[in-house]
Amino acid sequence: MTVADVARAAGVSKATAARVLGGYGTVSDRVRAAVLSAAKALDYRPNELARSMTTGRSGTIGVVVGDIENPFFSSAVRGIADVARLAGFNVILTNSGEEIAAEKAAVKTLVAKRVDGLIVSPARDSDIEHLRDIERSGRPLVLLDRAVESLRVDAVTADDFQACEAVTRLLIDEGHRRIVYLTACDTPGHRFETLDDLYTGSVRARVAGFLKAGAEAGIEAMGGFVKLGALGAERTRAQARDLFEAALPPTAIIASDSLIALEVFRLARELGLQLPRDLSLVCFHDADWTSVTSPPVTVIRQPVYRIGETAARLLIGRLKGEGNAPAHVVLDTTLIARGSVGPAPAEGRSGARETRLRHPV
Amino acid sequence: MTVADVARAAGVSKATAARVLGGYGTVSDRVRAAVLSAAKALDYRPNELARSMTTGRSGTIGVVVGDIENPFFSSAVRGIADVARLAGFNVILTNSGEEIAAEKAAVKTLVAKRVDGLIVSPARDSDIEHLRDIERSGRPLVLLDRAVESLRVDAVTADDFQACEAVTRLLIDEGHRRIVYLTACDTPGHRFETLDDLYTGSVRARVAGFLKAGAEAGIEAMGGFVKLGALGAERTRAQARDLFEAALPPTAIIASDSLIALEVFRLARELGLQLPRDLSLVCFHDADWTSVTSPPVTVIRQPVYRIGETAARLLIGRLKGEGNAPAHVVLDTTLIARGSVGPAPAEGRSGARETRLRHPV
DNA sequence: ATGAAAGCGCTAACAG
DNA sequence: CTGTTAGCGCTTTCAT
Repeated sequence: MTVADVARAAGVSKATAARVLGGYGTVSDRVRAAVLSAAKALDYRPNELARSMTTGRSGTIGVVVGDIENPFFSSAVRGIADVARLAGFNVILTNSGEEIAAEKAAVKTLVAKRVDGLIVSPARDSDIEHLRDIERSGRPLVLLDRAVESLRVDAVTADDFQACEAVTRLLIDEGHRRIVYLTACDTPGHRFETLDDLYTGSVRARVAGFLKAGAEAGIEAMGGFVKLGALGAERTRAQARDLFEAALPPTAIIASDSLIALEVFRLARELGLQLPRDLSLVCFHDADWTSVTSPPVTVIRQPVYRIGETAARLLIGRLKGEGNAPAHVVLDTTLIARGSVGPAPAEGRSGARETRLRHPV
Repeated sequence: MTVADVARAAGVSKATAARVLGGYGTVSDRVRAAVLSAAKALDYRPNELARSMTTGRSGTIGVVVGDIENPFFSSAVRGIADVARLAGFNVILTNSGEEIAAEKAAVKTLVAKRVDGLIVSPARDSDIEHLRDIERSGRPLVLLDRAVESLRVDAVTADDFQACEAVTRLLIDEGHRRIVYLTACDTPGHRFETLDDLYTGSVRARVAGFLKAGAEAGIEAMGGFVKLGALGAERTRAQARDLFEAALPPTAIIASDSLIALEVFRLARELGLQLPRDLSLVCFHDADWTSVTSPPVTVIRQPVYRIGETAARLLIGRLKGEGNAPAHVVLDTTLIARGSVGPAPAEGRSGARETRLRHPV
């Protein structure tokens, strides 16, 4: 059933029927009623595709996240979805799996589908031609959780630098000297050399804070404690195992997300390590489970739902024609001290530690 | 840049350019090369909207889930998204928040956007006219996790009846007599009367199993132990508190999802209840955190990623023209015994229990 | 306030 | 193999 059918049934022109059905222009009440009842009788359903074709607007925003299964993104997406719905927009969600090729493909089809704007958490900020393409296509883009300095677009992130600097300092104050920052981010050589190797903005900011706190405390070679490649449970577990089995294992670990923290927690327990006696653990993202473990896990709470909300609001603002300069919104984090952080174990107990490691419970 | 522009630049007709750009029909290699290079030079980008308009296919499947933030759905959505991507489909994801009005609106816009097919987890199977509308629109529909008997469409669920019957029996065998099934599902009167009051298929199946196991063990008034309305952390907590503070508190709780189990676990701990000594807990869905608590939580593992995968596969099969009769695929569950289930406490210790409750740690 | 006609960018016959 | 011609269903001037 098309506008033409309804028009015919109502005895008016196609244009008039379209005005009623599309809710634009002006129509007399009598005609409106006639068209509406004809539409109902014929079970008319508008074709948004045709509408979008002519108007150029689709009422849809495209979202590309790294991993829908990561509660961090679930929560952010929920924030986006809620704001979008209230503003009358739909959301096309795509998952890049943190793979740049998938991200590029997703952006391409989203633009081809003529979404009105995009929200993307870029998998790597070294490879952003496809993001520039979005700009070129004239659509607004908002970066989610990961800023890319070389892109003049809106971005919403947490204050990663400050958060990580503060938590690192906290650990240092507790006497820790071997503090590991463990992230899914990776480099070609699988080891951390310089900040520029880190290809996601959030992690780079955090590691910068991590290094700064270390430097200020006079800890040498802090960079050697940045561990990479903890992507997926398997690899995270392998990384954690390497850490625990090292000659000088870390006394504290900062997990870059809750999935990593979960694996670290799990393995630590399997190996019989007691938190926080043998190991202090801090987790970026206040995932729900972190409050029910024993001990509960100290976390850096990021306002992740609000990050999503804000990104969506910014995007929709632009869609409605707000022409402000691109803004990088930085939201504050909160350190929630729970119990997985304690003083560093005295050196010399490492012998006993070794024993425990060899006879896991 | 449109096909016409490219055609002009390449010195061919619009149709020929379209054939190259759209990848259909036959073109000579020489012409193809010319068109392609013209397209590249002009930075041509196809308009999927226009394409969909004429072909009637959008290459998109619409998904409506109850709550993206629920790890159950995140995982299922991931399964859907992965299969869809491999088959060259996009996914428009919408969140109903378990509200029927939002679900209806979502379905309407999805159909208006001419998605090729839909995957829906219906919020309530008493209200399904909008789902019938999908059928009427000629698009295939697959039900996710919640079957609706009166709808002749594909559905993919776990074997909820069997799973819940088995776990209830297990608890009964452990000596439990006051076993609560706690769900987000609700009725107008907020109390369970009959199976027909339960408006989601999965919960109804589970409660049926629950009742059957109870009846077989000769437990009276098993229906009185079905507790409703645990939707969201707040209300779940309130429900759990009521349960714990009752004159005869349950000795075992079956949580209908991991969000509910989390709140129950949290509150039980706050009240100083020891699992499984004072309370046995079983959770539907093997959420990641259930394995790291103390004790870890016994769960019914549903193959949730596969539920999503299977739903997507079924849908795409229909899209490719497979015309089998509608199938209800039922996937097996696994009981993962972890440690939160133990023998029922001996009656008479309830006095001590009361004391503990009044002086929570 | 209403109608006629053009056109969005593409695909799909149909010729040649 | 290539070009011509019609639309898809809607919105949008421009008249009336």
